Amino acid sequence: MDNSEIAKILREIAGYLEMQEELVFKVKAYDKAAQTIGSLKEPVVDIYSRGGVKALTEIPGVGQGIAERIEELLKTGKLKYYQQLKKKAPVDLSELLAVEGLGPKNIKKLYQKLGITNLRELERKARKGRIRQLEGFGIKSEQKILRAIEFLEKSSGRFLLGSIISIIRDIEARLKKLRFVKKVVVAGSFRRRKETIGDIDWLVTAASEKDTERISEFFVKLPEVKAVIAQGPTKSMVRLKNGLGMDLRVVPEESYGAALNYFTGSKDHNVAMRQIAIEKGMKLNEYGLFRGKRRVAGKTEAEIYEKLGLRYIEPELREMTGEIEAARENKLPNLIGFKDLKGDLQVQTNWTDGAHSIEAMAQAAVAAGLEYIAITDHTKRLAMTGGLNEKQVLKQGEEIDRINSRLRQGFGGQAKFRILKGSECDILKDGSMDLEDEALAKLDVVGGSIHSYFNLPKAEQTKRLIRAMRNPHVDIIFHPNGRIINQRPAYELDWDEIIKVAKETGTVIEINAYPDRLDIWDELIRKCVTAGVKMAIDSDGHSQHHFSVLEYGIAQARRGWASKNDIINVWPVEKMLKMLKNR
DNA sequence: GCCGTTTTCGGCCCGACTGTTTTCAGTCG
Repeated sequence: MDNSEIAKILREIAGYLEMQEELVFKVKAYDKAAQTIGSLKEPVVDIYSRGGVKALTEIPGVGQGIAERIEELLKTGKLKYYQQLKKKAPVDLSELLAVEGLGPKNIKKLYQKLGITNLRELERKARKGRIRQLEGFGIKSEQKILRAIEFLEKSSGRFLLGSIISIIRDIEARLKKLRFVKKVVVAGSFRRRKETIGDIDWLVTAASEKDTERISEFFVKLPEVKAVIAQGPTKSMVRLKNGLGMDLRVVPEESYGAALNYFTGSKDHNVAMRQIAIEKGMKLNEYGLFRGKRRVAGKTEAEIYEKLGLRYIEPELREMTGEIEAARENKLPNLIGFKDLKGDLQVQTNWTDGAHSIEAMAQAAVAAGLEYIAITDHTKRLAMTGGLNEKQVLKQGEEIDRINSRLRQGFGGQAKFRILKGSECDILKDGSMDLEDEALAKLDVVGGSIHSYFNLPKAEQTKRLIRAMRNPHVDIIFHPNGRIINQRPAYELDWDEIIKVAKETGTVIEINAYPDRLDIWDELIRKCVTAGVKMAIDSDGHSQHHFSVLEYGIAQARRGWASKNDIINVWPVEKMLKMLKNR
């Protein structure tokens, strides 16, 4: 049982308890424990086997009670308490809670009055107009439910890159250890680093021909596998317990590059490649590039591109958005690399809704190889997070000064790492800022964020954001579109207008690296690159572990054709600050 | 149910929006 399964059950318990009008704080306790475990790096199984229940209680938000629940889960794979709760209201909570705007209370009502237990029934009853008849519901809420379901269905079946990357790397490590396996790689949309992944395409080469079946055998017997859909000597397909589908192909060494190219896609990119091959009197397939019967390339991707007269195209660019022409004309961008970031300009701490102190976040950032971070806690309008007012922001600044001077002493007077004073300041409905200008003026980095009124008409929303951009104290617009992948669509904005103003005001646009945000996304990044609008890649980290998400932001930047020159936090801190000042 | 301490129990982030109401429950962040 992995962390995400445990987290899911705890979250459902919280939901069931809330349906039963249990004490709010009990519900919150389960919810919090679910959240912590969901973002925990170390497997709970390992923690438990290391120190039993006592070790579990050291996880923040996990006390004696929940630790024992987890123990039961780990030992028996089941949890009586959970089953009893579920019996009282046998609804598919995870599924129904995923419907935006639907919470435990209404789910309970829908179950009791209409017998709705899952998404399908919810949709059917909504279409029949049954929900609007219920007390507390109306036509609008019925339509809202239908819209939410429609959105869910459109985005279902795909996994967030960030939610599966650890399991994939783990499996990769196990495959690589096998002595009868030579090369292991994940192709497909995973390699192109799409935001969401439909399934995983494994490509391996065998140490010798007689080993291919042993590889498939190992693959279908991975402990994560729930069902084997197909199994053969060169191709196998499985579905994992978490619903993720995985294909495995064992390919000959001499075809490795061709197969990698073929299975990495995108499909349109492949079609264009094959077209070029034909024009040059050759043929390209997953086994190689052929002239007649003679294989002229296939062992590596690089030689295939070369033989086709193209520069090598990075996987992130293979979306058929001009990369072939650029490769032919030697005009491909020099993409930002995965180790190029020097700073992180959006970091939350326990002054608001972050998990750790300023100093702890700084330490984690140092460990992640960064040279600076900006502390950007929420502001007062976001009351739920304990958002800071002007006075508190300034007080936090004094604290940052103290820590910085301690850090300098620690490094023998040399400031190797620096904490910047910042804010994630709410943009109010009219585009004014949640904090007074005098307070904002005292900060190094001000990010503006929209957290309310998502449904304004496009023109009004655009005007609102632009007003914030025109505030001379606002340096960056954080997660500009407000979307949550698979959950909530972006609000409506006129991006041509925004980019125009960003260019004029020098406002930086954020690429929020959080796996379910990735906001802005590839297409908009590309527009910013073209227009010369600068961007920042931020973790939006709420805990010490979150600096690892920067990787997804960098991948997104690469998908948007961004080079180092487009991203301000690849620069050393002084240069970056100077750029913000002089913009 | 967790946490921190005052070691036995009280406090635990809260303000705004939506859609339904006619004064508010549910949801969100």
